[in-house]
Amino acid sequence: MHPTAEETALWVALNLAQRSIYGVMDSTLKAEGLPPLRWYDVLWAIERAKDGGLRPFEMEKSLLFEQSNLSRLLRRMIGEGLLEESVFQDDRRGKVLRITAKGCQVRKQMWMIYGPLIHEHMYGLPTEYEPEEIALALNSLIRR
Amino acid sequence: MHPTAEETALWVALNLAQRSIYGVMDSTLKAEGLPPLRWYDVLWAIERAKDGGLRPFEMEKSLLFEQSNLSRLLRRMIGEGLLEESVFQDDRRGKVLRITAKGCQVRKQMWMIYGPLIHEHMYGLPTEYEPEEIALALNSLIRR
DNA sequence: GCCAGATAGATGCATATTCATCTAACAGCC
DNA sequence: GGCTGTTAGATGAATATGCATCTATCTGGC
Repeated sequence: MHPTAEETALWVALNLAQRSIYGVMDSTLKAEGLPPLRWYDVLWAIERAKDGGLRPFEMEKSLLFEQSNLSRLLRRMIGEGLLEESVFQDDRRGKVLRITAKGCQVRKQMWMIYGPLIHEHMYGLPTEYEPEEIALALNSLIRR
Repeated sequence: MHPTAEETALWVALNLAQRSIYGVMDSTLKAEGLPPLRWYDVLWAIERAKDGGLRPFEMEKSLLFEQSNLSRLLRRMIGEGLLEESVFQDDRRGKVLRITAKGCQVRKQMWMIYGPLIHEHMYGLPTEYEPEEIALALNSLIRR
């Protein structure tokens, strides 16, 4: 069944909003000499996992990474000294990732830029909408 | 100024929704042996422009393409016989793009898949929200 | 134990993307 | 006309991505 004009407009708006804002944020970070936005997702996911560490395949799902893509990104990040990996002893195919002190520091530096950018781009909704509601609405679209 | 939890949640939801839905759509098209989603944007923009044609730099802005990226994408699409280009006579640096019969046909084939996917993914909002409102809210975020 | 899947992650190769730079054409000024 | 700066688009080289395939390990059935 074909979409209504309103559904199509929503899809177009969703794409334009995400793409344009993401683009601005990513280039601002780059201009500050910091790593791309996607690195932040990884650092933050692993930092929140604390000492338990995090396994690549878990991140793959929650952050929507292509497997091979994540595999290589992690290698780069380990190479930069932001992460460290160890063998997961209960299943020796697996790896466990932990963030290093340098990784924490870089994440904080990124947040100094990234945080304000989120506020800047997310605050100006028309007064009749709460960010929370729009987030709920968007999340309701994720599932099928 | 740092973001509130709600602003951050909105930004995360915006990314997850766009990325996950886009991913599903793009791979469905591929599975049907059709070109990627981004080709649709180009075909549709040019088809709507009719005989007047469209210039690359105009598309660059409205569809948020990287200049070099669009340049090469257009070359591929011309190579596939979906578009044709001619020199823009009023400014001979420029090009004018027009869609071919084959291009129209491919766009229609893509729409047979793409249209229903938009409906499928955009219809199930909680009843208190209209797609139109959410689109307005998202569009209001685009500007800064 | 042994075999047939399944799963975690790595990798080769083709393709796409980015960045910086280049060329050609234009526009304004003297 | 000649010069300077700007803009449209192309391109080389480095990097990233996607896809298919590979290896190693695990799991379950027998």
